[in-house]
Amino acid sequence: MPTRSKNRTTQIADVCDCFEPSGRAGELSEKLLEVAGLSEVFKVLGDETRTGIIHLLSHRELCVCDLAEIMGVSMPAVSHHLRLLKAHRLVKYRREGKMVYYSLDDRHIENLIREAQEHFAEQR
Amino acid sequence: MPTRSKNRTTQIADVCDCFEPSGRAGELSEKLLEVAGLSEVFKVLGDETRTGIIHLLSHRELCVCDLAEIMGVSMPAVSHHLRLLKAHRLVKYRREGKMVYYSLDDRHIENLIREAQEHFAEQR
DNA sequence: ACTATAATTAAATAATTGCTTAATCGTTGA
DNA sequence: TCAACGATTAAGCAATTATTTAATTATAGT
Repeated sequence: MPTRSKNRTTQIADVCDCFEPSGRAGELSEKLLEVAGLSEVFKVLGDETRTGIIHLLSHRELCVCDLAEIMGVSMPAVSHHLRLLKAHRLVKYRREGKMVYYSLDDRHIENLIREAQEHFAEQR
Repeated sequence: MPTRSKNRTTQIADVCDCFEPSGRAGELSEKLLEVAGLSEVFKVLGDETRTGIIHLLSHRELCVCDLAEIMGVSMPAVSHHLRLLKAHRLVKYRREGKMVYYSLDDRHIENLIREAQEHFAEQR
């Protein structure tokens, strides 16, 4: 997991006059806690290969080498992506002999992708 | 916009025996076209600062300097993020005097975030 | 016209991220 | 037990991305 550090070596720029920390804008700071860590999920999905893997697995389970072949990337590369997806509980696996079959582990993700697709389609 | 190139300098690794390009796995390749380019939306949301901005703007419109202050990053940094969000039609802006006020431009995004939040909450 | 402030843009740097090759692990079948 | 194959892990490299500082644009007020 990457470090959360923002590398804040310098001070934040001096700000405009319209901000009042104790006013309504100040309250908004607290709202940020609600989405803290949320971008992680999006970061995981923000890769063509991983989105592709998820989409493929929404149709049926597949072994690593099939995913590599279909996606057109090397097996270690797919394995890396799967490790990340696994760490975020997006996929699960099942070993059968030499092969390892992966499948979706989260129903929400399909909705998430459908929702994003709507936005994407509308944007063109 | 970054280049789509995957920098495929070498050949894809030799694959396992279980893949049949004309079989059912072969059909899956075509499904990939359905989600091509979709990860772009996720990539945009896959950043803590941008997710925060979107979340804040879902409550009310804010000017750049307020966003900078609340998010705790410099104004140019916020401006960069807003430019990206604007390019993807996620936010719109309105100038009032010296200030520029930003607000959400897409209803889908709120659903998207709520959906992702459900997944994230469930994961803990 | 000049100054101050908000915002944007540009250029450089620092940090992440994804891919490749090589090595290792786990299972199967001879 | 050894060889073969699928999968994973590790290390190094290349490319992308976010942030910073500095310069520029735009607007308001004097």
